[in-house]
Amino acid sequence: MSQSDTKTRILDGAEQLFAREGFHNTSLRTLTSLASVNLASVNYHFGSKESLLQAVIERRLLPLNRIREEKIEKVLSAAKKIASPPEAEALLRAFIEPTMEFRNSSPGARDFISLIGRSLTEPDETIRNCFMDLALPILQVLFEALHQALPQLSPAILMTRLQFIIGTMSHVMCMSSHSIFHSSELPPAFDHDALVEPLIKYVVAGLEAPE
Amino acid sequence: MSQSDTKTRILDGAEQLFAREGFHNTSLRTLTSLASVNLASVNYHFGSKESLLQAVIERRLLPLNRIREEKIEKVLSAAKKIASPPEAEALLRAFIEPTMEFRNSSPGARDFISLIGRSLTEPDETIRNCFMDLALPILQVLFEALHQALPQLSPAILMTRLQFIIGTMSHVMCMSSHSIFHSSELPPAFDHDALVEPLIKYVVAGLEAPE
DNA sequence: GTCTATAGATTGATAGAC
DNA sequence: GTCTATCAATCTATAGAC
Repeated sequence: MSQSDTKTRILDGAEQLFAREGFHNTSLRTLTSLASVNLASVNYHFGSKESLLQAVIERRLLPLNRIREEKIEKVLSAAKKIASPPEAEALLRAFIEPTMEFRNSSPGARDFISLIGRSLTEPDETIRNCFMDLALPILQVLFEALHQALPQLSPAILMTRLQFIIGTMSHVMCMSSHSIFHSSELPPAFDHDALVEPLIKYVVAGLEAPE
Repeated sequence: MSQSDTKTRILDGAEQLFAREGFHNTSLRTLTSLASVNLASVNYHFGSKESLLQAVIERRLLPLNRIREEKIEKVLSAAKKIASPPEAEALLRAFIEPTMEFRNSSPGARDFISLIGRSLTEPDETIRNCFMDLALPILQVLFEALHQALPQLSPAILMTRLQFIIGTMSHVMCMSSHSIFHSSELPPAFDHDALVEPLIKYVVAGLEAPE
């Protein structure tokens, strides 16, 4: 088996297990068994379990953030061309839509989205920072862009509401399979595709509420 | 040491550690050491680590849900008296405010709120259900009440938006200490008290957005 | 690069004295 | 009810043969 095969199989398996079972609840034995690689190969290729998590997140998040940033910049430059402020909805759409599209691109991507949605609330700071370090730049870009779109909002309240938006998103991203009301008598069916437009409508309304 | 003392010390310690370190990342040895009780007493009093988690959640969540339900019923009956539908904002306030007030009632309560905020995105279904089983009844009460307040919203979209609201809340509840932008140059200070009103304003606007 | 074997530490749970 | 002592299983990580 070639090196890249082994590395990829480890990354794929880790992505799945970290998302579905949690990082601390996933043992290297379970992982290497699922990935059909040798137990020792994880430490050989990645050095440690934590560095593996870092690699899992980097592999997908860097390309995703590149797409999100491109789309945001496109909205900004289009607005500049007609000398008007950008639309908040267009900016949030540029941020949210690629996430959900990416989620549907493969089963692994689905697990990945669930994993990073969960990383935000991770109590273990080391784990949380694995994700946050890579997410901060794009969030700052989004913050600046939204400030242009809604200059009437104070930076403090804009920041607060952006946090709410991230919270809403990360929750949706985690709910791969389990709706909150899954076991209740209420209408279940937590369909992510059908969720994108309602999600955008919800966060835009919350963001644009009068201060 | 009396039995109830030991039980309480275990519950307090577990609440703190499960919230701050995570359930799987908390060992019984760390817990019993922090609580200054014997290692064996956890299994003696609670049977297992998982049953302990269940007890930790029940101790606080049952009283909190009783308060939330009372406040919701009060809004409903006041509306009934004047023969008008209840206000969505009053209902969400009845749900959210007790949570945040409770959070400030003691350091343990603060950890607890962080713990249940996190439970929703817990990948381990057993753990997630420890919380969900106790949370479902009040969520159904809230759903029914919001349906009276906003009859123009279809049950499906109301349900979806209620999930968004829970997501926003649970994210706020988790952020005891760490703001998303904590390590950035942007204004930090994630003050929960100052967050209640912006949170209510945000979720009400999102909930009442035109369909 | 991949493997076996294992070190060395830690885990949840329990048996049995007091 | 509380303690010590310990079991049996698990864990991450590594050494060394191939």
